[in-house]
Amino acid sequence: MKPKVIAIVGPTASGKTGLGIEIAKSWNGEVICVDSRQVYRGMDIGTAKSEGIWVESEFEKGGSINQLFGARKTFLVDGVPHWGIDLIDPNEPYSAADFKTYAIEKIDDIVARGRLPILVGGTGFWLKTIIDNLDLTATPGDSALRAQLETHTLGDLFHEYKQLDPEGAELIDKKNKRRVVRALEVTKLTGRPWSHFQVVGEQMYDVLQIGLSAPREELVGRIDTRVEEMVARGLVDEVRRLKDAYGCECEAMTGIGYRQVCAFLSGSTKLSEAIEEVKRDTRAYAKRQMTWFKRDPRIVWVQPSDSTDQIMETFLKNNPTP
RNA sequence: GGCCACGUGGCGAAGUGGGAACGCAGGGGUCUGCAAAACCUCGAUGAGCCGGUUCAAUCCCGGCCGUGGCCU
Repeated sequence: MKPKVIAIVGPTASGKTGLGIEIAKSWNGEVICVDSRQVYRGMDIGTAKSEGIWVESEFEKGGSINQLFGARKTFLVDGVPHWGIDLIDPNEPYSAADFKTYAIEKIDDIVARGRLPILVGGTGFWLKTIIDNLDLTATPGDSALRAQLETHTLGDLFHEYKQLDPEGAELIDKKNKRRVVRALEVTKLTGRPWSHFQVVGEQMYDVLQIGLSAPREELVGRIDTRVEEMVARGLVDEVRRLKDAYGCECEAMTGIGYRQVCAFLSGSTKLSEAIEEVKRDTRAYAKRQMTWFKRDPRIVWVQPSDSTDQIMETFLKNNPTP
């Protein structure tokens, strides 16, 4: 029997974090944040990371499993353990595959301790690697090869790729250079066409997905409020600190909030404009997230105004064996 | 009151006598190692209003309305 796992998904600012904590409390759970930006240390305000405290892990003394994964500390938010946060520094590379490995270990660890893993996050692709057990670990990236490929034009790259993997050439987003480069990279590195890797693995967990959405107007209001709060809590100082330490060029700094404030700090925009841009880009991001989640029929949708009890009721109705 | 300029999709903004660039916002979408990323796609049958010239006007002419500026 597969372990039960709950996943709370939805657009940014829909209230996933709060719901995750509530469910964790009543269901003896622990939260794993599935968020491609909260993995960075020092990026707290701009990623809307929950406020909590690091404590010596209460699990350490008992389980060797924690020593194995180096989990010496636990991040507690309102008493609920949170994982998936502060995994790397902003200048370190990290991928969906890295996170999948981490998350699986973490889920198994939580299950082994008899608790319920609750995946909370808006990074749909990362969630998908876990829920659908995508096999991308077999083909690590090769930055040198990638850099070399990127010097060619999209047209040339696609042409070459089509020769090597005609099947994949039909599937791929042929106008997206990043995708074509990766497909070519996989194909060249493994000697196996990229298209052959496009399979959904066997499900590892019995995942119950709760989608949290809100009417557009409401979501826009929540986003605006949240951005204002970030500024009030010191977003500019946070970005300044990161800029001094890592510059504005690294991947981590391309995130919403960071890139716009970087522009302000380097003098190319006014703060008020930067803030408006953060709001605007967050709206666009939320829309993309909805596009992603909408097409997964397994998600049970609820509203932020629904009570946890109502949500769990909906939930149990759809999943008779919690 | 007189003179001048302008009046193009939600906003900004080009251009042309032959049937309206582009940017932003907005909508829709893609997604198997950068995913808060990257990428694709859709919006004015209509150019303040009314006449006129012309085979043909958003673009030329006149009037009106509106906006801004200048002048007395």
